[in-house]
Amino acid sequence: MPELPEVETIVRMLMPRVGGKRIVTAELRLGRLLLGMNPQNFSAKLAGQKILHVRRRGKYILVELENVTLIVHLGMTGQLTFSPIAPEEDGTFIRTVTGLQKARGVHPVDKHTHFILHLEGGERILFRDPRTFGKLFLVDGQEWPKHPRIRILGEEPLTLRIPSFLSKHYPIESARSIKSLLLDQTFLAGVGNIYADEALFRSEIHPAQSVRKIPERMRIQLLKAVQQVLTLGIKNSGTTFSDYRKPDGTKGSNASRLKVYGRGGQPCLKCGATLVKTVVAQRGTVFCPNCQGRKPK
DNA sequence: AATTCGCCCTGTCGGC
DNA sequence: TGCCGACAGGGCGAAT
Repeated sequence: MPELPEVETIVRMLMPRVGGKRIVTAELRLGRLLLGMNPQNFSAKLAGQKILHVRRRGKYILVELENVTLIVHLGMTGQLTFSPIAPEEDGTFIRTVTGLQKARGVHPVDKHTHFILHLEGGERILFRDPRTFGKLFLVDGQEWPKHPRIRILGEEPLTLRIPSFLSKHYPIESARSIKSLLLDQTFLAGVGNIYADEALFRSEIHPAQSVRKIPERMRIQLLKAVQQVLTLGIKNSGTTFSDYRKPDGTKGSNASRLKVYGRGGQPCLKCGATLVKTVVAQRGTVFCPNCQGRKPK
């Protein structure tokens, strides 16, 4: 599922490729992905607009245009990819300088391709999302920080200053689980299930541990661990488990670096104990019962 | 007021 | 082989 590192990777690859280019037409093929306006108005507002910047806020992709900002959330299975230029595409194969090659990971327009930005020069940006949990919406001008979905977001984990963040934002009295707090986008924006489990493992905190029972020293360790796992994820251009792809259609390489996510029943890489798969905060959760003891030290 | 629950959705997988 | 239920889960609105 696309979390901060995956979205950051997409934004970093998208910007140099499409920045400065103009949208010719916007083709919305599945209207229910669009929030807050009808598809006709949506396409009309996008047509003719030049792409000024592509940014990230939490797990949202912000495409800043001349008069509006297009906001994309990839949900569970969303992909944002460059498409081969139309005449060179024949579905399964793409034409390259060396001839026809199988289009590995690059999907042609198919039944899961719900939104297409046609750019000047024939290039396209394809939004593909099999489970359709993704969302599209538009905000006037540069007003995107005021949109309700964006306004409620908490701090960016990679730029926060840990001591002041902890003193100002940590809900020190709360009895909720630490994992549910990490997943709470109004606390930290961009952490999802994969990186929450990884950060908890790295800081040796049980995912069900109550927020109020974690001493300050451990809270600092946890936030540092969050930053470390996110940074590593970006360095490896994201975690591909099933659907996530970079804009060029290739997979991120971070999955092989994960210590716990997806490894339930396998040995802990620190101590050899069998990793436990359970449910915490309504999410599948993997942790080491030995390394991540419930009692804070 | 804080937290949890149910729902949206479809591809994949295990069991029979 | 094929059917069917379980599962994956981000985020929102309803329920507790």
